[in-house]
Amino acid sequence: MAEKDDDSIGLSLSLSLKPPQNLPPPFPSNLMHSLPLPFHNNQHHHHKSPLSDAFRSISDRNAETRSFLRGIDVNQPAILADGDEEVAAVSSPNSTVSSISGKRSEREENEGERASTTPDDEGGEETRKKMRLTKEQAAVLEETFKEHSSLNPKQKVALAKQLNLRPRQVEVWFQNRRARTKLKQTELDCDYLKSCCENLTEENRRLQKEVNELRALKLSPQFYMNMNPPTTLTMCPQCERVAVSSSSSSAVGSSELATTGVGIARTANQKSMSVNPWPTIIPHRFKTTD
DNA sequence: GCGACGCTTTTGATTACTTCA
DNA sequence: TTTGAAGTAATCAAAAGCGTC
Repeated sequence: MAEKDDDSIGLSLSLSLKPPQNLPPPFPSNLMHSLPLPFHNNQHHHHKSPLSDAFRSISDRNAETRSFLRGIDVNQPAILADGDEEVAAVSSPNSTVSSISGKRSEREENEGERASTTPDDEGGEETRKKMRLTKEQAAVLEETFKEHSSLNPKQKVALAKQLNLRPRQVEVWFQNRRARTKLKQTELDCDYLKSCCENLTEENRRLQKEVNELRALKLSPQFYMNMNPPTTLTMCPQCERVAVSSSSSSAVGSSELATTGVGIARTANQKSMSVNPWPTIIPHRFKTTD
């Protein structure tokens, strides 16, 4: 039953092996991908793929971390049978036993701790005391999470063994981490969209104002005073685009603007929202001479 | 300075439900 | 269609952090 990962599943806790390839862009970039980096290289759940027959690589840093961890008394010294899943009754160094609620132990009994054989433990402490992971444990988990946001059973067991935790604890930690990462990303996305919305609202307000001014100007008699006859400023009543049909583009000041009618309807990928689409048209035409 | 106290935040754990092979 | 193993979402509650007295 207990599959022995004799090649000692080198938990690749190092980030140094592969230089991070797709560094997350500074900002929500992931509105499209929607999840942060770790999720990207995440193959679909159900890790049946042998791809991840445990993390392969052991880097210097990993070794370092490992020896480091060996030195630490991470929780109580759990004696782990090599192949068979451990599950020493784990408790944090500070807090007492992490006990388990009745239902939980029941469940573990039933499912046999999934990967584990010995549901062990805790001897039936009623009060559910929560253990907190040590900094070192948390650090290793974080490192691992950066590489793989979820673990296959082998990895889970190996990591648990390494950290002197129960596989279930590792599993739970990863679940929580995924959930909270996602939540955080959602918040970021939300903020980003909010600011986009504000910008667009502001832009819209400004453009509306400009349209109104143009309308007013168009009706004003002054408007026609210095106008070259061939030049006409027309506005489509439906789309409200302004177009100038003129032989002399200088009359408007921005021929490109006029002939393409890009004044109001601009493309979405235009760089800056705050670019004034009417750079010269009004000041140029209505320069007073007195 | 320091300890008690209350409130808030963080985080390990549980439960219910969904998805997929 | 059923089943079991994986996942997520929501929630609880212990531990830690922090400000105040």
